[in-house]
Amino acid sequence: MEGNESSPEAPNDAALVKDRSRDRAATERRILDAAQSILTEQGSAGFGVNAVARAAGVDKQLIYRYFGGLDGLLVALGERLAEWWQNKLLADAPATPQQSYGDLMEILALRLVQIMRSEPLAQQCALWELTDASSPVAAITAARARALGAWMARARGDLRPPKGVDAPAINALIVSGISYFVLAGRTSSSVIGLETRDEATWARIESAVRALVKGVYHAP
Amino acid sequence: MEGNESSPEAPNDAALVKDRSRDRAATERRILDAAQSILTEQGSAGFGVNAVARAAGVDKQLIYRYFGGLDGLLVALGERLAEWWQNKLLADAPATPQQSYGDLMEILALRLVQIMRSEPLAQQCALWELTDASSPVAAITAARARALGAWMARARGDLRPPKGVDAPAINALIVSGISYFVLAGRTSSSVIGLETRDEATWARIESAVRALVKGVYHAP
DNA sequence: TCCCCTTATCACCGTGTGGTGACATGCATA
DNA sequence: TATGCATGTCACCACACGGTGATAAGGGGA
Repeated sequence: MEGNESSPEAPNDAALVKDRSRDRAATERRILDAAQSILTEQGSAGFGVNAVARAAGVDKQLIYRYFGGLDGLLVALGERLAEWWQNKLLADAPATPQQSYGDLMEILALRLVQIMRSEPLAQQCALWELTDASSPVAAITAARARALGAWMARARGDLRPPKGVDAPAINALIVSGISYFVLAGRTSSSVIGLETRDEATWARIESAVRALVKGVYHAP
Repeated sequence: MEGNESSPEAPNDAALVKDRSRDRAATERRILDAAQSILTEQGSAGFGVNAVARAAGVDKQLIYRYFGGLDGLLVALGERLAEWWQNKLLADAPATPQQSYGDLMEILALRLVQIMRSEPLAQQCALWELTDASSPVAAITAARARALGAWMARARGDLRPPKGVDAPAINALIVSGISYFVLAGRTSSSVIGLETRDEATWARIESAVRALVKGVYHAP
């Protein structure tokens, strides 16, 4: 899987390669990389000290020394993921300011569909929010929520939803709907009667998102 | 937790109580009960041969003998859960036929909110759909999907959605949104900025569901 | 009565896990 | 050069898991 070692030394003699790099910062980075990679590829199940250490090519003792165990590693990973979300969301600027709140929400919702579909890490974060309530994980989901909120707030500018419309609740439901549908599509090929493998289904979903947003925000 | 034993024998002498009841059907029922109970209370994590056997007060060997291992147990549990969904959904008759497709979907959606909120087992089934792709679990989620579809179909009668509206996709998104929000509320007290512990939030969610349904189905 | 089949229990194996203590080794400083 | 500390490595523990083979105990039919 990993294949290339960090340095091209020839360990033919075996048992002679030790103290790999003696660079704590680099080692911590390797551990975090491995943790993120495992989370991305295998999800929260299979996430453990042994697995991370193995993937990082590092003794698990270092995880305890440098992060204070799994919980500490999760906290550190949380900060890293918060940053990741920032880059994913804020960087993706809404650019052209929209005409109305409804137009904007339509664009953001469709953008969210794209992100959720294309980013396994985003999917895993959403899943974690549902499955795990432990505080380190909670910190991660909180970071995600903050990034998401900042993204929407920044895009919104001074646009305001129509009077009498509970935008936060409605947006929460729309975001939830997109998240669930994407997540369900990962495992089952058929979700509530729709074929998630079929690209046409996703076109229908995008249209449905548009219809929902238009329906609530472009009310007569 | 369970408290009452199946028979009120007094095991004061210990090590003398053996061959508890010698009733295969009852034992199988106890195992299935325990499996369902564990699933309900602890979720798919912690679901294993040892845990089920322990909860059932039965040797795990019997799980292998009677169900052929965990997979077989899951299959049997799937049939039981399918039946459970039938009772939950079909029994809850929509009773009074509705005026329009939109009215009906509004009622069904709100009903789904109630069911999802009040039934831990329903929550776990939805979660399983997201986390596990193994075939026995897939069978369970398929059973759920079938029950849900039958429920909607039966309630629908001969009502039809307005022309030009992709009802399946829209309904899938709404069901997804409700599911995700309820699931997220189980673990985090704050979901996308809404306080799930606060009953007022749920009133807002119900209003939002109504607004969404009305928006798409009661188009001008 | 004896026998056999079903039901239930126990003891055990290999493996993986989270977690810890003791040891080796390199680098910088005194 | 010699000491101390940070970094990396190894061996080990207790435990829980999934899974299996052998063995006891009741019950019904001959």
